[in-house]
Amino acid sequence: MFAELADKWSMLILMSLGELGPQRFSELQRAVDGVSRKMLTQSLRTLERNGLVRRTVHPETPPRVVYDLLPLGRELAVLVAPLGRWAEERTELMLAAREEFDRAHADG
Amino acid sequence: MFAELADKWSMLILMSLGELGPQRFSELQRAVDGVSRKMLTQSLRTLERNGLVRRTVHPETPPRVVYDLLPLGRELAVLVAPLGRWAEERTELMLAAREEFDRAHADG
DNA sequence: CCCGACGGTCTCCAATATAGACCAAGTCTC
DNA sequence: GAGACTTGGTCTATATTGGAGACCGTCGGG
Repeated sequence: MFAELADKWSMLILMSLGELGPQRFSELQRAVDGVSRKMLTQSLRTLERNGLVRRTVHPETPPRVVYDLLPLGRELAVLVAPLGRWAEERTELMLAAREEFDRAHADG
Repeated sequence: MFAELADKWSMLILMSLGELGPQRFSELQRAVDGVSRKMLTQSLRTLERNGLVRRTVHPETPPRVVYDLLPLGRELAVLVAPLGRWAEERTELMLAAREEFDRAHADG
């Protein structure tokens, strides 16, 4: 189950919905850096299907579609958030490790 | 940075190293269900390069290569572990949500 | 009358993942 | 001493996935 859930875009979407609250499709696209419409749609469908996210259509023109977290999604968002914070905090250390690794493996 | 780290196999590897302790290549391959040698190698290299995991070669025959967590990797493993537990605990709920979703979207 | 916004879908092509063959060097079996 | 087997990979060929960009209908603005 974990293996089916653990994809980059889904986690970034959960993080965005957790931090910024309910958002519409185009807001998510702006919030989740680098996501294509295709992957955003696909990931949202999967999250919706698994009961993590709710999709609400407001039939106006132009259409307005809002996504927000269901209880299950909020639980996961709460667990995922620390990963995002950790990655941000430890970026420097990891970049330093990379440089060292690359230097060590440059030739021999 | 998070987006570069957040791949399925890396997280599963961290979870395995966190739970079961240091392991050799073939043990990890057995522990991480479904991983190919190629992806295991690649993910381990990335984890090593980022300073999360240490690779130790014992030059015997057949060769013995052991992977274990560095402090940085342990930090992340501690954060990732709850995700695995959550996914396990919530599997039933998610499967139920799926059935409902599929039923609702079967025709209209 | 043409353009843009919205929330997608569709198609085509590039990138990535998987399966499976292959490798060297030593040990075990026959 | 000829094979077979082991380990930790790499390489290649094929399948799957992801991204770029076109397209859609409906409405408002210029």
